[in-house]
Amino acid sequence: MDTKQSDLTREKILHAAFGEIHRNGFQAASIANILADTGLTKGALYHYFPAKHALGLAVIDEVIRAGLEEMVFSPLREAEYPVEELLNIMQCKAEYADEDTVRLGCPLNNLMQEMSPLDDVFQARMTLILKAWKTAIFNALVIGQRQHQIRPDVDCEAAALFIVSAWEGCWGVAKNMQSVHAFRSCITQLQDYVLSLGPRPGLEMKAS
Amino acid sequence: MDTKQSDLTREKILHAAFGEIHRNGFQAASIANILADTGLTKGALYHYFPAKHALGLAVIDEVIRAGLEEMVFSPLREAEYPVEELLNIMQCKAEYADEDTVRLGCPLNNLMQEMSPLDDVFQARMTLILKAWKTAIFNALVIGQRQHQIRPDVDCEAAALFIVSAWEGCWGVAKNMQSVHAFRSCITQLQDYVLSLGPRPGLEMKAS
DNA sequence: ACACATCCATACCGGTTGGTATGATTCACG
DNA sequence: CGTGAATCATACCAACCGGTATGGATGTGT
Repeated sequence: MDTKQSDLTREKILHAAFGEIHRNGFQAASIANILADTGLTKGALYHYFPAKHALGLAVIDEVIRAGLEEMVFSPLREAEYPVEELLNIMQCKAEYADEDTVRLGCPLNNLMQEMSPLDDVFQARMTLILKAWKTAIFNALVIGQRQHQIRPDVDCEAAALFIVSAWEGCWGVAKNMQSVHAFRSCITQLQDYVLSLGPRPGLEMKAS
Repeated sequence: MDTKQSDLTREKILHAAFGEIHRNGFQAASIANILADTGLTKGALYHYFPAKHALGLAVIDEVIRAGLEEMVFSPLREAEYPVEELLNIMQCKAEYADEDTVRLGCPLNNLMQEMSPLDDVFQARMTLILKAWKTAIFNALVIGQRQHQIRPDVDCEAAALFIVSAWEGCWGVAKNMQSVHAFRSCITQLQDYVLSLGPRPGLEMKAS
């Protein structure tokens, strides 16, 4: 009960910090706003986090990374036909995206663009996530090759990195244009790109 | 001589502001730093720009937009074979990119990710650039269709937007990974995507 | 040569920022 | 029951921010 209570307030701070950072970016994220959202005060926050910097890192690791792990990496790892799962994940994101989602953009992408040239620790931490992402897609593509859904001559390494890039890019332009339509259009094109890695144009994908 | 001198200091402020914003983002861009770079003082800056906000807009219009116009839009508009020109522009950017270029990322993309959800005027101004960009590529693709370099069934509207998205996405991940190699790899994949819009896989592109 | 506008430097201001020092309250444990 | 550690609130601070008011210097038109 004791540790539960303390962990709960820590989580509350973490969650509010994530929201503030998602809305305003890390540098513009106001400690005061985070505390106002939680109803707590500075004493609480600086009890759990030594500085704003550490709070940011905790958000990256325990919110962003964890969320991505659950929503993308894990499903890709455990899927029987991971290429289809990849397309499926894109489809889900495209369908469930609403005005606010698009307006705020991808939390990881936002932080990367803002912080990577300014702070090496942030940069390293986020690059780790990026590489995990790329690896997850890479594995999916390689398995896809074994299942004859991806052509053998495809450079899965480069393709995986490009898919991550394009994925973040789709978020980026949709965010600026504030258009869910643009987002879905872009995701569809990205799906088409993945399909273009398959054998002879326009055939279905079912397994061996 | 008079107007020349005043315009010169205005340009100097504009250039320094662009640099500061490119490095730190708009919100974190310090007026003091901009002035330190130019050797001027606040009196000068606030003589030419009523507020930081207006300075930011001027940077977007007179530096970013103008630069893009000269380096991308105009060449695409005037090229005889615009699809090849598009591939060529990508190639140039990939080859000339160095550590610093990649580290700081695309100025427009940086600003979009930071400011579009925070300021409607910024957002509108940048969306205009984005649409001009998309239109430039769209026209290139349509002409490419007429020249049998792009398949007739390709949705040029969607493809153009996707190319812009992926382009910015390549900048984004390369920026975070701080890797010119990753950037070039992504651009190559993007070029392959454009080529995949052409007739029957892997054939050359020369005209009719 | 006088008046006036342009151009820019200096000094200053209110507000916000992240961070800290201190103290009150509560809880775990002997 | 009491003692020390964990948990959080309050008050405060120096630094920095964008912005303004004022004034001096320079040139320009008449």
